[in-house]
Amino acid sequence: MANDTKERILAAALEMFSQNGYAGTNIRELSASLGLVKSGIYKHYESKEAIWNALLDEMIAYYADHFGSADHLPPVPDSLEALTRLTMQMVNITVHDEKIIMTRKLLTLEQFRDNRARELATKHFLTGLTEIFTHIFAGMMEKGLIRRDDPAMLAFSYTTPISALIHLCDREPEKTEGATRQIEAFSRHFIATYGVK
Amino acid sequence: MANDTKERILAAALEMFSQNGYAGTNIRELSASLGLVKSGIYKHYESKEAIWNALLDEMIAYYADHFGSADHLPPVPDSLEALTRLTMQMVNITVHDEKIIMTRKLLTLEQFRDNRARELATKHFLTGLTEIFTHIFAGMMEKGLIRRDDPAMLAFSYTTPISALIHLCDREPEKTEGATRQIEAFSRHFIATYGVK
DNA sequence: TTGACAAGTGACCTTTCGTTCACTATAATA
DNA sequence: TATTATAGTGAACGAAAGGTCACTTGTCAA
Repeated sequence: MANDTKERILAAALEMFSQNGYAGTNIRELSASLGLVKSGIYKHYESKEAIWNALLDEMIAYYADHFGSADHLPPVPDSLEALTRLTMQMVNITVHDEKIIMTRKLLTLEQFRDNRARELATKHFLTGLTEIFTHIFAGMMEKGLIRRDDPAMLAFSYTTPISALIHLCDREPEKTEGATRQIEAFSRHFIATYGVK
Repeated sequence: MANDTKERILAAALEMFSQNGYAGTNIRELSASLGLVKSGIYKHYESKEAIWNALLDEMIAYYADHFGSADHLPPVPDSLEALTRLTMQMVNITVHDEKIIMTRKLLTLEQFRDNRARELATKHFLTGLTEIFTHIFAGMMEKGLIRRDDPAMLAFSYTTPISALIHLCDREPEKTEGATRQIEAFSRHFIATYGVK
């Protein structure tokens, strides 16, 4: 029996949980947004908490698939300009893709309540990006594009300001364009500081 | 009639709202934590939302009082080492003071729901610190302690990584000590980059 | 064609929520 | 001392929450 309701429920749950939080979301509205009555939900998930857990399972699996292994590391840029290009490409995806935005918001809202959300939040907001750019900066140092320094420290110094502006976009979406420009300016300033001329 | 119940309610509300969010907090528990029965609350505030608004009023006023004007800017450090000292002093307060921690958590949880929380979150997490350190770096450039550069950009580059680690402390308090050390290491690395030897 | 089953409905249940209200105890005021 | 306002109690209320269940419908396999 061809049916995608189970996944549509998760999509709707992501939307509502990321907007109103877990406690602020009720099953009636969630069902209604899918065009069904609330008891219908329980044919697919046994409880509100089960929906939450399934959603987190999916998010954790997605993260592991896309950022979890060294296979998915982006290629090391071969010029300073290419570093900014790569950065802006990643940033533009992350601040405009609705699903990614909702994922961040959800992790923001539930990080203090749920341990798995807490862990994933730290990866999403801090360690994940830092690891990727540690690899990138190490590679660029090898190539002589960036001054020899601690690549992890540079990655941390590079990604956390960008992360701060991404959070600003989540909070005040009307500032997205300005924040994006500021990220680019920051990237160029960073390169001016650490890049080898 | 000497009574501080009204303020004790706000203190308890800060505690519960910052832990469970507005929607996840109920008046029964809130009252119980103060040793009174839930109807007693309504002698002091007319509704749950009124408590929320009063709490936000207080937070906004507190912020304006303590960080709102140029009067409260810290003195410009007169050595590179003093910059790290000042930084660590500010950080140690902010990651150990329970009330400040709860304020950040509350803003984190309610930034998408309430417009005033949204604005205050941006100040707390981004623009506030950046402004303070723009002033500091401008002053240190004047004194020849830091290489001439855009002070606002340096302030942004300096404060947002620190902010990211403060958020980590809020999320995973057991990492507070490690994060503090990392902030100090970052501060010294920053100085090694931008400081004038 | 029929039987089985998955998907969806609508009425209903229990619990919990925020809120109200009549009442009591207390302590300052006239 | 009598009065009055304040702080707090406990029972009750309606609304909304999460969840159950008997039932209908539509689809596929035998």
